[in-house]
Parts: sequence; structure tokens; C-alpha cells
Amino acid sequence: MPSTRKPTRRGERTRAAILDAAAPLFARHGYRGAPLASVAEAARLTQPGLLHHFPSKERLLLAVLEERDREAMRWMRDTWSEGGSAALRALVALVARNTTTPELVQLFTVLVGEGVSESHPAHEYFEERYERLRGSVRRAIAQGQDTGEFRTDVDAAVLANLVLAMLDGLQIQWLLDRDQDMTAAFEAFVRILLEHLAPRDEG
Amino acid sequence: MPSTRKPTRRGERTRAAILDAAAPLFARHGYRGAPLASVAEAARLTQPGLLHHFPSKERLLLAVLEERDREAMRWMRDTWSEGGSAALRALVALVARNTTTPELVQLFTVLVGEGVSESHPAHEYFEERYERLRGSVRRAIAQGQDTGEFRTDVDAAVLANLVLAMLDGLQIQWLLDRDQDMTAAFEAFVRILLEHLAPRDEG
DNA sequence: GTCTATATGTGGATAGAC
DNA sequence: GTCTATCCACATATAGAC
Repeated sequence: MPSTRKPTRRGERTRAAILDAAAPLFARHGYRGAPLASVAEAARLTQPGLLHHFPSKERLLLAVLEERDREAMRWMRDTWSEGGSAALRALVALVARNTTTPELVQLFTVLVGEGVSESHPAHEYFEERYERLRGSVRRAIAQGQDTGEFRTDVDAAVLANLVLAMLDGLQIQWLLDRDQDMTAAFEAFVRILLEHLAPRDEG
Repeated sequence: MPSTRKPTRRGERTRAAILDAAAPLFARHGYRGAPLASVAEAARLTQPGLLHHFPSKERLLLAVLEERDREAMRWMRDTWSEGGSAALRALVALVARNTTTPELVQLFTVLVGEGVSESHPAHEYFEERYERLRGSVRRAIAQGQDTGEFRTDVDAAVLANLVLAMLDGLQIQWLLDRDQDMTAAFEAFVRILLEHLAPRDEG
């Protein structure tokens, strides 16, 4: 077995082009609403040409999601690791950044909506994604509790739940009406949260 | 014009049966994922038989949404009109009730996900729905401010935004993992909100 | 690795009988 | 008001040439 270790280098380019073409189309029309041929056309291929790189439409979808998730995580990692209120402020920055990439926001909103159906190909993917994200946020809050920045008599897991819910919910409303100031709204939420998390005055 | 005032009485029964059959199927598979024939079968008709009552699949979808919205609003009206913290407690009760009807929750979650796409037949419907709901919640909070129950230096419109977002976001996570206690989470959120809205001690 | 051609299946809507 | 039969468009996937 000579050189099968790393995936082929030639052809990676078109693979990336397909992923880039697929994301906005899945975002605009949903997985079921975006024909494979339209993705192929956007990537300047024919539909069977596309299927040479991805064995099925389903696998293409999962590749798109994983790719975009990886990107977002790279972006977050630095500020995120601090934990506590810094992490919450990092989330505000993430929301602000999201308002500059509506297609990406729509990709996840549209697909998670489709994905709550048990029969949907990305159902398991989203189950795992939310469990993972809840864990991340919970740990960031717990970190703030450990350092004494946050009070310790609140349930970090429940708060993590609320934070993620707020992100998703605001995105829905923002996508339906771009005039909404999603960043300001989330900032207001974080302010309320920090107020709630502030240790009580002793005495 | 003799008796065209009220819609026909005969035939209303099958129309209702179709709506009842359509809701869970749209919920499970989405609008695009649920074939008209499957709805017809569930309503014990053939597909062309169904189309005698609704001119198109799109019109059927809108009828389903309006029907379910009407029901939910009937349920809310009484407690809701009080405004202030009573209204927020009514929302907690609504969430608790929603956990007993997962199909209904899924119907709106799946369809609003599809519906953020501009091309989706229910896009405008959801635009108007959220504007209407934001108005309702905003007025309920403003009412609490008028009576002196809530402090007045917070933006009721932004809070309404947050409340609706929280409802939607928690539903997504709950649908992906039914073990989550959506009611407890929303209750925790309302508690934080009430704490934030409590008038400051004078002095 | 990309193409043309095609197999195969599905789904919304219409025509027209009863 | 409901049916059978059918049309037509679309979409995923495969076969096989280049």
C-alpha cells in the first residue's frame, strides 16, 4: 500500500467547490428543497459529476454541516477558552459576526428545523451537536463559578440550555425580519444573565 | 343571493378530518416531506378527493397553520389578558401544556424552519405571526410597567423579543431530546426575568 | 474525473366517469 | 363529493463512454 494514507490532493479543490456551492442552496431551499442538480450547476459540474465526489445527497449534506461547524469552532476557540463572563461576551461577538453571514445562519436554522424529524438524515447529527454545545457552554459558566466570578447557587446546565435556546430563537426572528437587531437583543439577554450571576453582596 | 352567507355545513366534517390528518404528517415530515397522498390516506380519501376540498397543497398548509393558531389563542386568551407577571406565568403554563402535545410543537418548529426561506409558501404567514406575537408579549409587559409591578427603565419590546426567542429555542432542544425539562428551563428563565423586572428598592 | 443517456421512483395536479 | 386513470414535471441514482 503505497500512498493511500492521506486523502487525494488532486480533486480536493472541486470537493471544496461543491461544499461551497451546496451551503447557500441548502440554506435557501432546505435539504429537501434544493435539487442535487442545482448544487452541481453552481459548482460548474453535472449532477453525476458531483456524485463522483459524494456518494449520495445525504452524505453531501453531512459534509456541509461538519465543514461549517468546524469553521465556526475555529473562530470561537481563542476567546472561548477563558470561560466566565469572557465567554458570554465572546458569544455576543459571535452573534454580531453571524449578522454578517445570513446564509450561514439560515443554513443551520433551516436544517435544524428539518432535522427535528426523526426520519431526517441529519437528525442524529443535530442531537449530538446540541449535546456537545450544551456541554461547552455549561463548562464555561461553571468555570466562572469556580473562579468566584459567578454565584454558585445556580444550575449551570440549565443556564447553558437557556443560552443556546436564545441564540436559536433570535436567529429565527432575525431571519424573518432582518430589521431586527439580533446583536442588541442578545446583548440585553447577556446583561440580564450577568446581573443574575453576580455574587450577592455579603452581609 | 339566498344562502351563501355561511360556508356549507355538509362537507365541513371531511374538511376538518383532512386538517386533523395533515397536522401530524406535516409535523413529522415537514411540508415538503409529506406527500399529499399520505395526508389523503390518513383522512380516508384518495388524493384527488382531498383536492376537491383544498385547491392545492399550499392552501392546505395555510389552513392547517391558521386552524392550530386559532386553537392556541383560544386557550391563552383568559389568563393572558391580565398582563404583567400573570401573563408570564401563563406562558409557563403554555409551555407545560405544550410538552403534552409534541406533534403540535413539532408542527410549528419544522414549518417555521422551512418557512424562513423566502420561497416557502408560509413565509409571509410566519412574518406576520411573529410580529403579532411580539406585539402581544410587549403589551403584556408594558401593562406590568403601567401598574407599577415592573420597573419602567427596560425596553418592553426587546424583552418580548427575548421571550419569544426562548420559547422557540427551548422547543428545538426539547424536540431533539425529550428528556430535557423544557418547562423547568422556561420557568427558570421567567424567574430571572421577573428578578430583572422587579422595581429597585427606593432610597 | 467528467460526461451523456437513462432507469426508476415520486409527487402535484387535471380530466372525466359515477 | 369521491373515484379511477393519467399527465407531466422533477429528482436521485446508475450505466457506461471518453
